[in-house]
Amino acid sequence: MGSARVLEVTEETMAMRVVGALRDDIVTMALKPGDVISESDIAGRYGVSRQPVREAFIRLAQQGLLLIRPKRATVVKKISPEGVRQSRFIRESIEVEIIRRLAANPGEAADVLKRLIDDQEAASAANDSRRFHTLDELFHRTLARLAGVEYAWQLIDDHKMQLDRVRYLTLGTSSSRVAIDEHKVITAAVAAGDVAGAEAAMRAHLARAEILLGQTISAHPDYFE
Amino acid sequence: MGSARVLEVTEETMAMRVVGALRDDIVTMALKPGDVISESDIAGRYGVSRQPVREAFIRLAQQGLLLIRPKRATVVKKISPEGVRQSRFIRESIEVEIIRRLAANPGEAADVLKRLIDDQEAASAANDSRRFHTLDELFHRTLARLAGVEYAWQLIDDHKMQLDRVRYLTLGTSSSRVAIDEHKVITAAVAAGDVAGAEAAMRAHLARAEILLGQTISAHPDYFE
DNA sequence: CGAAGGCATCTACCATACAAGATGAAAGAA
DNA sequence: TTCTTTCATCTTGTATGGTAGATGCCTTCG
Repeated sequence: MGSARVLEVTEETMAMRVVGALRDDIVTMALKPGDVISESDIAGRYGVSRQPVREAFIRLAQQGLLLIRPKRATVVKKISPEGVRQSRFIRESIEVEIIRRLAANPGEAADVLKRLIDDQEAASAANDSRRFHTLDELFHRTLARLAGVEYAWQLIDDHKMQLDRVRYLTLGTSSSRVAIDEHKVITAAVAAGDVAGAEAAMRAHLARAEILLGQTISAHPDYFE
Repeated sequence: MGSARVLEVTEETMAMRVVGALRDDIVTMALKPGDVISESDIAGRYGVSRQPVREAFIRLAQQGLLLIRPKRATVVKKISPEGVRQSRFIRESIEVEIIRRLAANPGEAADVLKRLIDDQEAASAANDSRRFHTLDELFHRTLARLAGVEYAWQLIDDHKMQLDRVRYLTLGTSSSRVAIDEHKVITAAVAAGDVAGAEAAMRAHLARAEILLGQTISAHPDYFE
């Protein structure tokens, strides 16, 4: 085990490391929306030259986390309420389609999902919200895998960073109890092959988060456009 | 007119120009899947240094058109049948959701769409397949705009490049006549507020292209994984 | 006192040089 | 002949210097 290399492990480059570090800083709000950063600044902070930092900026800009203003500055993008809305639209579109296909052709899906829900129960009982968040994400990613469209989840994942920043601002308000119950409803509908029911349950599940955005904007107006 | 600048027109940088040129070359198969390119090579071809080319490579790699193998080479990514399948899944998911919302709340959508179809008829009558392709794309983008999720279309657009390469290989087989009729059915369902009908029509419209993939792979096995 | 222009000082952009891994052909040994 | 090893020559990755444009302070002039 350990670092056993099999087949073309494109070993991590410095630029990739910087990408990961910056993305974490942005999603966890260590770098706040509106913060101005510069290549030299970050380069000095990580002890590398400007070149890999620049490349990291390009990657993050393409992911919508940074805004490069040529010859002016590079800033952490403020959260766009409209962008959040449409990211949710994209996510809902894809996840609804996933759950429909899954319910139409359940196979052994329900068994796998039930096991995941057991883990969620455990994490919730232990008040381990960090772990619950991971398991919640795993649940949705597993849905995609079971439907044979794991790649589609990667897409959601990319755009979910926008949503994650909002989620981070509302941390602590996550009611894992409700989420687990909704996961159960979804799973039951899939097991029963109830396409319409599964779709409705998934929409309800995703809709629950909608409410918080307005409050979050009020609480942190500077972070939004 | 001309180059009248209004409000923060981030003027085109050299790297961006290279991105556009390379993307066109790839989508139009001037650069074929599997072709090996190098930073120096492209740099010389465009009369710039390696730096902007390198940045263009990074952007295109992130869009799934190039594969950068560190210290080895950079190649034009072969078309992944599985990737095509999932890109279609993503597109269908989003477009179906768009058409549902649109049918549920038609407004003046139908009028706008009918005008676009008239243009398509004209292009088809003139056998201008280039223009028809543009109008076909405009039709779908307009659906997104009318549903208030134009940003979601940009997402489809990014992933559509994979599909566009396949489409380019099957050029000439496009039966604009059928496509226009399908557009009419979709529009009619939207106008009537027939959600289920609009969804079915959209699925049928998108499904029509599915058939060609197998033949295309057989015709150009080298271009696919 | 107020406004306009100069100018130091930022920024990202681009070019160039060097470093280090990967590759393949050629040379040499079995 | 066949396998091994070396090495010239590719590649991308990183570092650094110079350039042009944007910004804001500060001087200067009305």
